[in-house]
Amino acid sequence: MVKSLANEFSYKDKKVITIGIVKELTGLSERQIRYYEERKLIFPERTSGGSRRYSFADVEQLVEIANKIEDGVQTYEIRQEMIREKKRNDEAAHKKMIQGQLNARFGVRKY
Amino acid sequence: MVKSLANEFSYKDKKVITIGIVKELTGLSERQIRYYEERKLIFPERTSGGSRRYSFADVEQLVEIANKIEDGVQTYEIRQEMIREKKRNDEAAHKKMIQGQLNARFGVRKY
DNA sequence: AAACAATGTTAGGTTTCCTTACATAAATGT
DNA sequence: ACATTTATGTAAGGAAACCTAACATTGTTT
Repeated sequence: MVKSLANEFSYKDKKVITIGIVKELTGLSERQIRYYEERKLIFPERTSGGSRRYSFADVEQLVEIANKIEDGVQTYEIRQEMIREKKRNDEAAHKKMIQGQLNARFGVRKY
Repeated sequence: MVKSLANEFSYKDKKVITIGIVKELTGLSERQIRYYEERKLIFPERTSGGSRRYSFADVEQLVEIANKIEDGVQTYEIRQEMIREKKRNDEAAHKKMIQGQLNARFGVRKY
């Protein structure tokens, strides 16, 4: 229970989808998709030639963004939320790592 | 236990990957990828404009094909194997369906 | 009123993809 | 042995998909 992590990563996070497909999957216009990137809400990779490549996780993220915007939330707000959320995640991950190191040094007992 | 099927389908089988990315992921040439399609070993979808779109499952399939070909197996052979395998699967699925209908009519008891 | 946000549209240019055809070495069939 | 098939490369010409930059528009903040 730990090794499965590398596998989870595989499909959902691999950046393999073109903007045209993202457009189909989300119903957003290319303009919107690129604009949300400009506002730092989404971070596609690029091919050597400069074309954007998205992951399924990105697609889901885009749908969430679109919903918030429909609810009148501005991209700036959404960005702040994302930053706060990331911080929380990083802290949780950090805590877990420290815990792991302690376990490695002093062993664990599960009752 | 059954409804999860729709989800499993999501990432692995969705046809969203262009041939250029497939080439990167597999290390095969575009020529090879198209040839294996010509030999009916792989079945990408097409966009309205005619561009091929592959799934992650297709990518894995392509890697398997490439390995067999490296081992000297011909595309014709591989195709026969695939047909045999498909038949086995269909039969298993059919059997399961019949079983399900029987269960629906006469009920099931799990001891 | 001025500035900003969100989106559409247009233009010109690159990248990526498509099919068809010809070429070839190696394997297979007869 | 000779003909055919397999597997792959490569080239040409064209179409689809993508890119950036710029200008326009309609609301919303400030």
